[in-house]
Amino acid sequence: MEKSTRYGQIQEDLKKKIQQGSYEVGDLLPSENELCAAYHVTRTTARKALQELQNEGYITRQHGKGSIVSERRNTLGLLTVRGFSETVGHEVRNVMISKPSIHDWSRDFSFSPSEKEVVSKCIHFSRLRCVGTTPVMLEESWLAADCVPSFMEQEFVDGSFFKTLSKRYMIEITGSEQEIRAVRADENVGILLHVAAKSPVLYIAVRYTTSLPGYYVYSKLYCNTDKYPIGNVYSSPK
Amino acid sequence: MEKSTRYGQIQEDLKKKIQQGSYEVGDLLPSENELCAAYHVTRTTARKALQELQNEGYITRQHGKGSIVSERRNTLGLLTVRGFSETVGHEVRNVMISKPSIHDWSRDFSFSPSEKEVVSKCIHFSRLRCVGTTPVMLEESWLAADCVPSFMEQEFVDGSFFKTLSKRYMIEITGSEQEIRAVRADENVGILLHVAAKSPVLYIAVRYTTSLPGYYVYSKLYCNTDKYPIGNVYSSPK
DNA sequence: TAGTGGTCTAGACCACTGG
DNA sequence: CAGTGGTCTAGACCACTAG
Repeated sequence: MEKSTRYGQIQEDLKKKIQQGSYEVGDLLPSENELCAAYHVTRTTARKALQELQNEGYITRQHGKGSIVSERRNTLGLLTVRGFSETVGHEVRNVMISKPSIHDWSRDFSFSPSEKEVVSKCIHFSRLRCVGTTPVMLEESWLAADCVPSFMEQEFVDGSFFKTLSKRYMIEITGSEQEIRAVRADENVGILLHVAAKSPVLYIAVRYTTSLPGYYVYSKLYCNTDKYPIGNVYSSPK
Repeated sequence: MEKSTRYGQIQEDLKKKIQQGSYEVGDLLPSENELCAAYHVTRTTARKALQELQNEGYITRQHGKGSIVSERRNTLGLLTVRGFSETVGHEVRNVMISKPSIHDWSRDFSFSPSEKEVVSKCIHFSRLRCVGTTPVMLEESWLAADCVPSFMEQEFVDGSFFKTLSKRYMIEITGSEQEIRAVRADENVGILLHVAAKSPVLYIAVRYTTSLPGYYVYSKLYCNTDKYPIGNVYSSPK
């Protein structure tokens, strides 16, 4: 199963070492320059290998630090969900279901808030995303209150939450992790999404990473996939 | 919303033109060299812009041809499902439920077979993927029979379908498109996945593109996400 | 401050596509 | 065949991280 490209060989080498346990979760892989020396390639090639490993979810990379071996969650396969706003070709409307309000972190969630976050209260809000007049997605979001002062006193910038984080608080979304399940709609979700209670809906738990270390945004998405499935067009060089 | 990088600006420029209809579905975007000249950048930079557009699903790229504007399906968001075999940290077993056999293309499917394919019969088989003793995924696959002679007379190479395509027929999987839904398990699926009939399961329709133009592999996946959700760890530079 | 990853230049050779 | 995207070299400057 030798890859025919140099970067492919480096990629497979590193992957094997991760799988065999030569690198533990949290460890740093060799830096780009070290890989250049070890494999006698230029940075472009070493870099490409690391980027592919990142795309496959084996590592995350951090500017100024290095390539960090990722935790492998209890999940099947790998996939990527991008922002709802990246969807094109649809008329999307957002309806605020419950305005931002302060709560405690009472969480039955796939991801645990970090130590930094639990000392703060959290802000919660939920929105309904509609294509035309059809509700397609209910999104609940949580974030720690301490990094976003007077969040609740102001409207969102252009109605966009992410744009608000960026423009008003200089917080950028840098990535995400998610878990997807098929679940039964509870009564509330069913009413909002216009489906019968207990019918199947797609559930996505997301943790967005931000430009602030240790600061995350959490979301739960419930999707009615009858009319609009979650989908993509993607092709990856193998 | 100006991007601070050159490739980001080019990327946004092209995206806007696609969204505004300056390029129709199927059109070719400017080639890498043309972008180099137009924006006074090197190929590395022009290339990066096109690669990001590809990752976002706006275009597909074809060696020797160019960057082709993608059809925007009736889907929400964008996501990527990678091969089941890329999952790590699990003991995966595959059980052949129905061995490869010849059929007509009778299709109630998200993707239509291409003209090349309908003139041929198709091969169908289905497999159950288990983690330990827990069935987690039922996979049905279809492919045109004419490109894989004596497919049914031989066992899979290492038990792997993709490896068989690669080693025996020199056909490589180059990418995929998919649609995800939450549906009710029918009786058969329920029995195989050890869930009650009509309980929610994740349904994924996949079309794999191959190194043979116009030749695809189609799959339907049914996943029991109770114990093992579909998930990932991903971070994209924004 | 030294080392890291992020971006970018200016070339090169190759395999693939289409006319 | 000319043009395309895929890979790769050998440099450069920058912003970020951590000691």
